[in-house]
Amino acid sequence: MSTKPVRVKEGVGPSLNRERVIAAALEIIDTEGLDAFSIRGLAQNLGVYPTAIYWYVPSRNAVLAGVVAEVLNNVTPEQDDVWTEWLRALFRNFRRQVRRHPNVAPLIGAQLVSNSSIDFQMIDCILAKLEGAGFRGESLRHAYNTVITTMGSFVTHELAPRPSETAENWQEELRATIHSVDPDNYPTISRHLPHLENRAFIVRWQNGVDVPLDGSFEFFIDAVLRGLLQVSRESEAAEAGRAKH
Amino acid sequence: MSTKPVRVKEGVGPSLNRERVIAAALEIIDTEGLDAFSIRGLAQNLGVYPTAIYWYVPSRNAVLAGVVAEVLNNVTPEQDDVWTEWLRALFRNFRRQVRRHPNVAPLIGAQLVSNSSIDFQMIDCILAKLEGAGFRGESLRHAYNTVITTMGSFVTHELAPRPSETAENWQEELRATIHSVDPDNYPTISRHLPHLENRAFIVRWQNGVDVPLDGSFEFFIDAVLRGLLQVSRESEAAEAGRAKH
DNA sequence: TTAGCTACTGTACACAGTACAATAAGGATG
DNA sequence: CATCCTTATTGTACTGTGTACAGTAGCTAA
Repeated sequence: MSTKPVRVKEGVGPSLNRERVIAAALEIIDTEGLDAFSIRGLAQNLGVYPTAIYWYVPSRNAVLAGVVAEVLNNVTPEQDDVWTEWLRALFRNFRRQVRRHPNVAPLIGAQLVSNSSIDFQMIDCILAKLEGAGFRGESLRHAYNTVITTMGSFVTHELAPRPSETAENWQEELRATIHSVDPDNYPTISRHLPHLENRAFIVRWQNGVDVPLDGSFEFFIDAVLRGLLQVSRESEAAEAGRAKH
Repeated sequence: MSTKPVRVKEGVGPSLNRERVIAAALEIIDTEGLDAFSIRGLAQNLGVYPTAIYWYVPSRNAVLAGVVAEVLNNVTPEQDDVWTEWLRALFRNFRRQVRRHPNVAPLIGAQLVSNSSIDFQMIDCILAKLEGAGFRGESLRHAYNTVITTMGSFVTHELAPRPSETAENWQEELRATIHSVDPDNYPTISRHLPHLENRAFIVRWQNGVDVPLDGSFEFFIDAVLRGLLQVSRESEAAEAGRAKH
């Protein structure tokens, strides 16, 4: 580098900050893909030496964790609905946010233990709703874990990345493999193949960016919510039964 | 390297093959973790130059895809149960297999589009069971996608990795963060914290290797299966209703 | 004036994936 | 029995990566 970008900005303060770093990282991931992300490339986009990044963020992983947190804010619904509908809105919000940044999807499953900036607001709301639905003690914990899993799972699968960047011939290969299913060995698949191909997990050659699975998503969260509702009603009935005696 | 291991084995054939490569990769990932996996380390474990790997497997990603396929074989239940119980067995088998190799968990979500060795056997069985349950057309596709998501989701979250290798101080930090929740801002969390801490997603500092979430897993798959059963019964009732007129 | 802090620049290192060339061994073919 | 082809590997080399560490310019406060 011949130019010396020392204190480039108009003298007011630092040219970098954590926000700008995370934002630039997200932009790279959005436009060039997750595999294309690197500290060096990020630094170049920011007009800065690579190691300057480390002044604000301790490691590459921390940058990615920050990106995930950025993508997943504002998913908690505000309206005070029935608990099932509130959860449905939560699931939809989560999916909407991830679909805006599909390339971060692979990170989400990996970060759900470790996210350092925990959204306590969201957790508290979920728990409050579930408590209002009648879940107590162990059941509350199980229901909560069910909600978190449901929230994160579908869209992670839906947007799971195609394996390579030079994916053109690979897509064609996979498509050929799927179409060459033997009707004798796999009668059910081949019978339903026209309705399934490229719109069902595993049996597809594009991901949710090209082929959104809206219908299946709604079906999935509806199934979970029906299950939760049924369990909650049964435990209420059992409660009422005990109260009678 | 001073020794020349040319054609080391007793003259019968090649010293390497795809199976041995994948098996060695899985062993490294099991014992040293996913981050510690590299082509070079793999080659060293096999007593071979790194580029020899590429004779059998085209890329690093292909090795990982092979590992995932290896872990996920034999999950299709054999007994001919009621469809809901068959699916329950499927979900349990899948989780059991992944729990045997917890370090591959992060790969599973990412590979579920792209797995080149598709298990058509499993897919055919799932579709047959769902068809037997009365799902047809779009509903069949939605139910299938629901099953695949359910199968892969919980255990992926349960075994999501702690962020760093030197995780000792990090665990303590996260634990402290969780315990310092403000009861005024987040009353529901702090009220239930004793029942939740380290056993609920996000609000934990260890993952499913140290703290299995068996109960929540069973609750989750039960909720999904209840939902599916309810939907299937409703569509059957609608069918019967139409038949009457 | 100067000491110290902030926010970088600049260097360096170990390690990664993998393209590519060389080569040794065995089998097939003349 | 010499030659060539294929297989399976060794060996080299290149580019790119995360990040430790040392240096330094400018600002702030004493």
